[in-house]
Amino acid sequence: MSKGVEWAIHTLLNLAMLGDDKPVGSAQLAAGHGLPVAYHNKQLQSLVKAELLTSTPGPRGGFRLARDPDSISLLDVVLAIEGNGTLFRCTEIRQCGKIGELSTGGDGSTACAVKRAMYRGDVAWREALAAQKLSDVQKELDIDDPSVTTTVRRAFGRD
Amino acid sequence: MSKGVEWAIHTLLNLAMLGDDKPVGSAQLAAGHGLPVAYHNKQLQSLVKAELLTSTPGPRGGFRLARDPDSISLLDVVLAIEGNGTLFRCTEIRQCGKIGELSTGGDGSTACAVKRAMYRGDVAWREALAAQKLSDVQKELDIDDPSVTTTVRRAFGRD
DNA sequence: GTCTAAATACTCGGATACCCGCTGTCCGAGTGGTCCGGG
DNA sequence: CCCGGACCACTCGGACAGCGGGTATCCGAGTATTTAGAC
Repeated sequence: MSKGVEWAIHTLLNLAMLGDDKPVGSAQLAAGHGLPVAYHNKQLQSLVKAELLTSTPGPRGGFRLARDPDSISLLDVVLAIEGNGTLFRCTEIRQCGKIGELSTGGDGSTACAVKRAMYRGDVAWREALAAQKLSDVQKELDIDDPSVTTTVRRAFGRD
Repeated sequence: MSKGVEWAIHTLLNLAMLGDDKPVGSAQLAAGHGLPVAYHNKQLQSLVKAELLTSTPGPRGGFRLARDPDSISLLDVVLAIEGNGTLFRCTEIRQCGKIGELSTGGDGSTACAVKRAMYRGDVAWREALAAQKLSDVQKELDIDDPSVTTTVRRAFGRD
C-alpha cells in the first residue's frame, strides 16, 4: 500500500481538528508533516475527486473537508488514494494451461473458489476499515495526547 | 498484491489434489496453468523457504507438499510470497514537520493512533485468511466441479 | 470620496521525468539414473 | 551373471535484464485581492 494513504489520513485528521471551514493551502498541509508539497498536492486532488475534500482556487484558497469526520471512513480514504480495486486480483489462471483445457465439468457460472476465498479476506479488511470513521481516530488521538488539537491549531497558525 | 499469490495457491491445490508423495517438477506445475516456467520456479523457491513445500533435486525430482493441506492456511501462502510485512506501513510522519516539532504532550510509548486503526483492518484480513485452510478451498473446488480432481490427475499424467 | 478596471499574487490542476520492485529470463550447481567395462 | 565407476540427463537454485506503477517535480489555468486612475 502506498505512503499516500498515511499522508491522506493524517491530513484529513488535521483538517478535522482545525474544525472551522477556512480553507488550508496545500503548502501548509504538507508542511504540517514535512511532506513533498507537489506530490502531496496530487494526492489531495484524488481526495477531491472522491468527494472527501472540496478545493477553492485563488488567494486565501485551499482545501476543506467535504463532509463531517463521522461520515468519512478509513476505507473511503484508502479507496480514494489506491483506487477501488481489490487486494487480490483473480487472473482466471484456472482456465489456462493443461488443467484449463481438460477442465469440463464445472459450469462456467460459478466464480473460482480461490477467488471467493481470497475475497472473503478482502471483505473482512474492508469492513474493519469501513467501521472506523475519522472521528473515531480523532478521539483516540485526543485520548493519547489531549493537547494534540491545540498543537495542530498552533502549527497551522490559528490562535 | 502480486500475481504470484494466485499462482502459488493454485499450484499448492494441485499438489494437494494429486494426493500422493511423488515429486512434481517445476515445468509440469507451470504447464498446468500456462505460467512462465522460470518465474514460477522462483515463486516455488519462496514456498520452500517458508516450509510449505519440500524440493528434491535431480532426475525424478520436483516439489512436494511439506505439510497436510489442512495445516496450510491461505495466509501462510500469502506471507510466503509477499513477505511477512503488513499491508499498511507506518512512516511515523506524525513526528515530522511542524506538527511533529510542536508536539510534546503525548508520551512516546503509545503507537500512532492511525497506525493502530489501520492495523485493526490488517488483523481482520489476516484472521480471515488464516481461518481458511487449503483443504477447505479444495473441498469447495470439489463441490463446484466434482470431476476437478480427476482432471488435475490426468493433466499431470497420473492414471 | 467612490466606482471601475486592470495588474497582481497566490492557489489548484494536470502534464512531465525518475526510481524501485514485480515480472520475466537465463545459466550454473547438484543429484539420481544409466550404460559400459571388468571380474 | 554381478559389481563398480564414469558419463549423462534432468532437476533445483540463484544471478541477470525489462517494464509498470508509485514517487517526485515543474509549469500553466484560474480567481480573489489589491491598486491605480478617472469621474
